[in-house]
Amino acid sequence: MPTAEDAELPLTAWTVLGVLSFPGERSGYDIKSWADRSLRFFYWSPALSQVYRELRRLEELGFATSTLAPQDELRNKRLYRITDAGRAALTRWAGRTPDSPPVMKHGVMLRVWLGHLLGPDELRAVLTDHIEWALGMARDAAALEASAHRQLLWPYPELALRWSWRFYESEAELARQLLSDVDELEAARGHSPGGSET
Amino acid sequence: MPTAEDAELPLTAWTVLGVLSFPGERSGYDIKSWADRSLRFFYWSPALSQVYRELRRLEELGFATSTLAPQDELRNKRLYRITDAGRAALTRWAGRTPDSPPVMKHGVMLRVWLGHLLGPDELRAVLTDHIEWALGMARDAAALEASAHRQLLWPYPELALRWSWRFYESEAELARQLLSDVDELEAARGHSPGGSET
DNA sequence: GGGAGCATGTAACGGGTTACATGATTGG
DNA sequence: CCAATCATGTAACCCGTTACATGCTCCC
Repeated sequence: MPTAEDAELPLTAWTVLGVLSFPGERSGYDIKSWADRSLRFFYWSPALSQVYRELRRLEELGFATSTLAPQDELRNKRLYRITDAGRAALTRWAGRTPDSPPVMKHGVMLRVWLGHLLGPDELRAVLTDHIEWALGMARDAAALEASAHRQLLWPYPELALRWSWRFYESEAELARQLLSDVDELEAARGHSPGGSET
Repeated sequence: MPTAEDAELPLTAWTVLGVLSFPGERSGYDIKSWADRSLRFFYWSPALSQVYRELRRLEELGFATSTLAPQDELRNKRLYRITDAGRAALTRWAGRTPDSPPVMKHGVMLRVWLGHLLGPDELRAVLTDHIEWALGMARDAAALEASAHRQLLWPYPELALRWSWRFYESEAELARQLLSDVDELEAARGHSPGGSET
């Protein structure tokens, strides 16, 4: 029997359990859809196979239970729900200040950092693409927040979405500032120092 | 013989090769120190054992060469340097727009999203801790940029550091906004709508 | 008829971590 | 004398992904 009482679990496990903490029963597939729809803005969405694995583990730990819901003769759908022990453990986890900081792997900044290898135009292209992407994410998050708001759904997930669109807008703004830093650098480097306009 | 010509490599491999793209020779230990010092602001710093593994792979691919520098009878130090092929591959990689977006695993936002489990004070504590942390990161990045600037070191890494402190300041600002969103939510929820002060 | 969505699961693999093992040098 | 830093590397393990396997229903 696996150890109960405050196991050390990867963030993904808490994420899956977190989805289950909202009222109702869900299949693994449902959970993955949820994550893809709204969680992905601030948490890397795990692969479906990983979701299934975490669900099995949560059940072993007694943090969730599942029931088999036969829909046809052949098909089975396993529906999970959180247990009291699961909710208690999740609540304790959520109340703890994160032990590890947000994980970042920023491919764009890695490229900027390697700017000495690129021509200024290539670097600018990477940055403008990134701005496009960030603005698209901001729009998606804003649209989702708006629809959540209209439906008066869960208030905290809505706050998280509001944070998300602000985050991606600010990501775009930071990239714009970087772009102008790059321009300045190139200007200072190209012709003798003294030019002040773009 | 491993496949040359534009291998698909994890970001970490390009990161390690990236460190080698700056003039000079370096040991695995050196590379890890570099990453911990400055790269960590925008790229999750890999474990030392992983750095060594990537170095071996880069050498197999012909992207780096190493020489053994005996310092004493017993101790050996392996110094790596980038090859022309490695520089060419890295340059091609850097010029490509990232295929995958920045990876984010934001434990704090996960907790906000689960706000229904927490009392408002616990949630606020998580957020204020996060603000502290972000401001600390901003300070560290700014200090590093200042020292890099004084020494007139590499301009692009300096730009990356400038981006970094702006990023962490903006992370703090976003958390402050969230904090006031939480206050508003609690106010609307606690006593009948109409109260406006804290 | 075919593709998209619903639904679950296994197998193989790779990425990455921690713990372990070893040992020298430098500075408080 | 002890801790920190320099220095390299192995082994065990876990996290997580992709590819594979299967099959239904709904809609175009």
